[in-house]
Amino acid sequence: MKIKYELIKKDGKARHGILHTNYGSYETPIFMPVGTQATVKTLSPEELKEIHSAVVLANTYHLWLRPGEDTIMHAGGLHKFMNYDGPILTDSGGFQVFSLARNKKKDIVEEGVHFKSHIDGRKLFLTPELSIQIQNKLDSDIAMSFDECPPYPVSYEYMKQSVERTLRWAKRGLAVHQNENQSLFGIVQGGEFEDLRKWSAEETVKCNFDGYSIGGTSVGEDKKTMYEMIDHSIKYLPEDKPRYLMGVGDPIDILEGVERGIDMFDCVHPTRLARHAHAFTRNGKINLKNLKYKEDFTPVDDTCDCYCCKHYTKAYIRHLMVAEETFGSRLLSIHNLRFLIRLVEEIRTSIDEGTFQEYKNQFMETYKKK
RNA sequence: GGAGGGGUAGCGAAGUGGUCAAACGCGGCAGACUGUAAAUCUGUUCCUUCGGGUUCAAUGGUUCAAAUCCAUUCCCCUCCA
Repeated sequence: MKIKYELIKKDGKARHGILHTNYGSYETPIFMPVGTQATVKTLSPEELKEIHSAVVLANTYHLWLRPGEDTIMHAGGLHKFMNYDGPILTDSGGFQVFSLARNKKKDIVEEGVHFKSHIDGRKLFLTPELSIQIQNKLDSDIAMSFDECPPYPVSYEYMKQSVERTLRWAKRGLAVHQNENQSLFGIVQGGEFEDLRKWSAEETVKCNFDGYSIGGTSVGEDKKTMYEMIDHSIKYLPEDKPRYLMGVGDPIDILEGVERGIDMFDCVHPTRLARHAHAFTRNGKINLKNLKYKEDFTPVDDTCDCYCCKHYTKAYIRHLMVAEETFGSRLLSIHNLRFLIRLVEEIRTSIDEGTFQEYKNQFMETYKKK
């Protein structure tokens, strides 16, 4: 079946809803860990379950190159292949392809995008149709349209033709999309240009996708601009479909997103930070490699209920990170993901209670204190 | 006892008369990271009151100038006896 969004409570523009999927129903706002290569780096599916993670991302481009979509199809689909029985969302590969395309003018053509494999340098060509076909074979629950994610800033002229092409690509993807068990999301682009965001959103909505994402954010713009990009997009999106802010996963940005009506977030931030020895705490981000934690025998965040915080100290994790033991990365990945998942859990409660704004203000005050 | 090689910043290792406070790597200390080309990348790492001061095993010497040349001493390694 296709996913279904059920709105259960609003507080201002903030929404508490339920996402009904092939693999269970999950409350939104939701934070979705990223597992690019069919694994959330360093974590097992059991560990994901333990922190109440639900939807996980995988990446079309990476799995297309390795091991190949046919291999995953022969394995019985992504869920079976990676032993994950929760919902899986596949990103289209657009984000990767555009960072790999050397010459924007020459490599990005109407038909698709020319680029070179980051593994062996061979020439590849990805099209909207191919991206959708690969995602069909991967058998994810949610597929993403193949879009162009331009850097920041680009000229109005460039953004205009890019947005128009992204829309044509969305329609081409829709036309070849065949998997009845897979939902397909459209993506709103348009950079910081209000009229392009409006146009992109309205035209994308006309295609009647199963959900809508806001793309092209957190690509180097300042925070204020990013929030405006959301504002300029979201007001044209229908209430009865989920709204997904792609690639955003800073605690503050999640709060700002929810405040504007976003339901879904994904980000590499928590897991990458973890591998680089950083941890989210209620008092801001900390670097566990810092000397000051050498003999700090307290948990990373004493308000946290995760496995890492319940059993291990900063001093021990610092030791692991300094000694380059992978268990440190794993513990911090568990913690950082749980931190964001707990954040959205508390957000949902506050929406139910009509106190989202207070919750946000209070969280931000403590978080910024550091 | 004989022959040879070597001692350079916390460690390893370049440098063999001036452009050397001394490449590079590691280690140390910090910073960055937002649809994962990222368990990665960047900065910094003798002391300093930022004028300068003190370094290349030690001491003495040659020179306008020495980590670099000479003498002596101490230590390490290899081979032969």
